[in-house]
Amino acid sequence: MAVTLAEVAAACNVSTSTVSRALTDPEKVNAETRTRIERVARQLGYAPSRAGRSLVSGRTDTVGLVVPDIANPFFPPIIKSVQARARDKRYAVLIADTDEHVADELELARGLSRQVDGLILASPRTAPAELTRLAQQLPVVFVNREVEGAGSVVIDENEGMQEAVEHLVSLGHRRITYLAGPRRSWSNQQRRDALSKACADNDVELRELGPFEPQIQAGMRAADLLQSSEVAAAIAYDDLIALGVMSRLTERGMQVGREISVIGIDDSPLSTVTHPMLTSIHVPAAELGSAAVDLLLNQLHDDETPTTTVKLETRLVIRGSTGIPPENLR
Amino acid sequence: MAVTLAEVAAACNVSTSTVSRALTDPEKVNAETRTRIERVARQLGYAPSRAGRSLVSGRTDTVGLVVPDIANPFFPPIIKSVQARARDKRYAVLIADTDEHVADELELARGLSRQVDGLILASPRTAPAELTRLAQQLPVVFVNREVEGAGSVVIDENEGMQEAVEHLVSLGHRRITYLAGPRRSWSNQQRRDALSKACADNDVELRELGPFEPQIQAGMRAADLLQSSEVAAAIAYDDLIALGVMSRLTERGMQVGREISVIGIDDSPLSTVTHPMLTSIHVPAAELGSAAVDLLLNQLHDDETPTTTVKLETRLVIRGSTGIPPENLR
DNA sequence: CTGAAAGCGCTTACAG
DNA sequence: CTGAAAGCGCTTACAG
Repeated sequence: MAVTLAEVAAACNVSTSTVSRALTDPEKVNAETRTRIERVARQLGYAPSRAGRSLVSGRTDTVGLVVPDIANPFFPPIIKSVQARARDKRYAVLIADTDEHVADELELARGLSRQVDGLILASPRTAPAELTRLAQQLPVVFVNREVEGAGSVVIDENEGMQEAVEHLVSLGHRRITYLAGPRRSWSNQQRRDALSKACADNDVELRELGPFEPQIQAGMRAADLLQSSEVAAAIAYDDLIALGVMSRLTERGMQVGREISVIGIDDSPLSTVTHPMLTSIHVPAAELGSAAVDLLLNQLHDDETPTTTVKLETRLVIRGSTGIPPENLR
Repeated sequence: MAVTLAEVAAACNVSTSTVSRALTDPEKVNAETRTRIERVARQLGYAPSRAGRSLVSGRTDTVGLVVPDIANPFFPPIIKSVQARARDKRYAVLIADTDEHVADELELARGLSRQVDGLILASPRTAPAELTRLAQQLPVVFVNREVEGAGSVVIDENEGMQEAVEHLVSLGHRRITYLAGPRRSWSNQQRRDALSKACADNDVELRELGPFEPQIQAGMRAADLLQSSEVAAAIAYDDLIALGVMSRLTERGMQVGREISVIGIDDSPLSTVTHPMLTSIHVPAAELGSAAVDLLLNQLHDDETPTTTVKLETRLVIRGSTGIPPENLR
């Protein structure tokens, strides 16, 4: 077994109380004693038992993170920044992946809730009332979704959408198809609303196809639907769908960026792998994660439930997948 | 606070011992009492405190997983399968991402070691002696690396490499360039050796460029080096490098699959996003993860340190990025 | 089959 | 500034 407080105490000829204090609240201990204890503790390789500490403190120093799909490139940067920030603050991170199964989301969150001080749910799809109830049971912060009675960190897609529509309009497009994300996705609604507004402002006709799951395969399906329509510009719910569209269209001999323009959302690293590269609305994923941790830790330490919503800006990153539409489709 | 054993006991008019037994070792309790306790526990929403249980059992029911880079699409499937298998066995998973910083690897592993029963290290780059020492301190299973004195799950790249080289030879290639991975990477050595052997067997000339980090950007750098060489076939250390190569070559106007053939390793979902799609050596990522969990849990329960090495097969998946070389480069 | 008691490793009032 | 004692929530021999 590992070295215990008692062993350190014995080696120092002091009580466990003193060792405990020396290590957690150094002020309260005589400087000499403290140095001696610190030295011995180091020599023995002492590390406090999480279980012991947790039992008395009631805290776990761990936060839980629930994501829909680690394999979706949108989430790794968020996970990374959550971990980095949590680590800075001496918290461990327990991760659960729902594999896009909405039904498991709440169950996984509840499962984690026994072992963590607070929870971060990224892009949850569970019904709002359930989320509000969850947030009443323990500190929870939502990423990519606003929930009544809980803190959240969301994206303001308006700016990016406005830029995207203006960009297409400046190229000569007058019609845009939205390739919708999952029906019950909160951010799908946000994105659709933002796009809808931007189109109205710019006098652009908006159509819609979908819903599509945020996966490359679904994008390929979208491509075929898109090709049989009369629209030369598409904005997809996310990069994966956009990439699937591009891949499939290219395979079918179309020139993306010339015959058809495609815009994604997320600006994931993948946007630069394809040829042409994908024009995409940039989402500050890393900030999403660290802001969520900050919000959660505030809540843990202040012991109140702030319903703050942090909003992060988006902007368009123009690459090769958008261009002037063919004559007949202007 | 949450409901405790004592509260359940009080509500049932029995001792905490009995409640504890009823819930963990039902055989030992009178059937009627047990049912009553179970019902009350459920009504009260009782869930055992991990800390309390952990303190007496000495176990945490948690395993740690250290990966070099969650954002590398090779790892998410492994993480997912580790989580799924661990969850089946009632273990939680604590994840740490080293961000490709070799120096942090051991530190993160040691940090986790206080809070877990065992550790899985995926594609570690730390020196062998250190890894062996770590494995002496707690149960550890290595993925993608063989370590003396510890269990590991690795890939046998021979089969896939052999197929890859034969495939290129059958198309008419006589020269292949290996785009090497990180210098100290164990699997880079394995892959190079397998390729080297396959080339010798097939009388193919082997060249090498690199090392390259497993990232798309590095692949773009590789592309430029490759283009100025006289070789029409490249096998990359992984898909990311291969994708970077393709992206950059396409951008520079070359026809991948005709003027130059590119093969990746991992067969990640990205292989199908590009055009042409990437020919790649398939690695059974999901099995890598679940086999690692199985090995680790065996070790935890048997309390011995098996040095078993599980080897998983690879095979070539042919797509559009490989083809007949130009006349002058056969 | 059940209960009282000890103990896992720690922290924290309470005395001194 | 330091120590003895109680207690966090649980499990597990030990009696009965």
